[in-house]
Amino acid sequence: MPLDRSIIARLSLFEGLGPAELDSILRDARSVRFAKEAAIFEQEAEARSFYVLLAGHIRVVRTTPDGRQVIARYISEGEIFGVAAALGRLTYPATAIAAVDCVVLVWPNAVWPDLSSRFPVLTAGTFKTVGARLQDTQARVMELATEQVEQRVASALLRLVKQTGRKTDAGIEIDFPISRQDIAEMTGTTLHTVSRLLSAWEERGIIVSGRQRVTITDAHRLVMLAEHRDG
Amino acid sequence: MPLDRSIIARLSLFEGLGPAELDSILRDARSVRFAKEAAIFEQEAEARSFYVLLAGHIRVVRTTPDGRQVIARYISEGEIFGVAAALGRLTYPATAIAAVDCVVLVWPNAVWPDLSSRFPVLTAGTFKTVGARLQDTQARVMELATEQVEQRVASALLRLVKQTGRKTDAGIEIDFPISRQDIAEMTGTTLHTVSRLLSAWEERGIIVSGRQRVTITDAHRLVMLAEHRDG
DNA sequence: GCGCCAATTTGCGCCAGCGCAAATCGCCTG
DNA sequence: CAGGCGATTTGCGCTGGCGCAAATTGGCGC
Repeated sequence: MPLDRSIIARLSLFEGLGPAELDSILRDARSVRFAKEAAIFEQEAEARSFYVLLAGHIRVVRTTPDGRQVIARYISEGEIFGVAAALGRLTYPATAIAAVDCVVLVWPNAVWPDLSSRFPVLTAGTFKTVGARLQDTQARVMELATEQVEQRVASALLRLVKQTGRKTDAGIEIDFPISRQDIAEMTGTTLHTVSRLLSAWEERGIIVSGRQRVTITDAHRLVMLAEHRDG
Repeated sequence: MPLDRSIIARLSLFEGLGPAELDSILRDARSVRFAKEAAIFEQEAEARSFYVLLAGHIRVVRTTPDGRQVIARYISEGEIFGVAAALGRLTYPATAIAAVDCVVLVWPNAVWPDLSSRFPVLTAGTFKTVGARLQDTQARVMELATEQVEQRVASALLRLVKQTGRKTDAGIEIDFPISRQDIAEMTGTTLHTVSRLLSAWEERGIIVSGRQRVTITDAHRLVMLAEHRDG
């Protein structure tokens, strides 16, 4: 049963492609479901496929030789990921884990050169995605190098709500389960420090939070915290 | 006076291209010389060109809104850089400064789509470079997030000697002037701490250093320092 | 060869944030 | 609805490394 082109037609990565072209691209793909906390691919494993996330949220984690983990980024719907091979790598540099139940499209790497040359839009879009990632990553280096923990955590939350925020009556909620530990691994600190910060912010009415859940109620003040050292 | 193809024939970026193709690529380029400490392009400036470094070393620096600087990377001979436009950006994300007198090739951005489609090797090579950079940058995030200052400085020195090391009778020397401040801006610390570390290492015979100059005399012990917390 | 200036070194005090440990809390399961 | 477990909170003490400031050094221009 072939995949319906409607599932990718709306994605910016495939913008400007006609129905026949979309079908042609989909012919090489298959759709796969991953349960929450399942690994889509693992760090160091041979890169055999690249992916597009259709539904869900994915956590990309790198582990150091001594077992410490750092969250490289979260992937949202519509994004292409796992493009290691296109970047000239033989293995995945990180592990991708479904933060919630997910649906992804999978292409075997072998079709990349062909797809890439037949659809320059796709190449350009992938360049753009990778470029944006390089940007983000460098911005994080800047943050880690120059900012205090409080600023970094505030920025991380703001980035998350911007990327995946869902309006609720209390404010904007991060749309998937995220623990203090996760936030610590995004910002280079410990879950203890994150917990203390979130508690203090909750006290001041900037956020409300619970188990694996954070809602920003006063984004403006959080921005102040992220930028300055007041709030 | 047209540029001679021999100046780029040896670069891996242009590997596999024939004489006519090299000439064709060079037709759009011009060669420019930059004096030490001159800026090749500036952060936030409109991205009009992309570059290949023919001779010298370039320091890529990002400045925060409040004026703090972080060295994103050093560019070595043969590398393509300033590819902001190919990545879908309108401005340069950082400032590029000649660490020593440099010679670069410059292409106007306008020719990229054409070159890229005519020479897939070039596209792939650029992908590869950008991918490697993304790798490096993420490795730095890991370091900043999980390692102590001593490890980070040791790793930075090792990366520099690997990239640009020049053998001397005392050991391997970093091939361009680099200050304590520069090292601090690469590792997210202060020149004071870097100075203290280098002094201690010199005491222990691991390096010798002077004004804007560092030579590794015992790389093995530096690797130990970078990995562990002994040495 | 002298003087100037930037780069480097080093001492000292302080504090943000980590490590450790213990207590709670919420959810999910049986 | 009790039990169990992982997530979270919070107290406490310690320290790596920063900020400040002053002294010293090495090289370069004149």
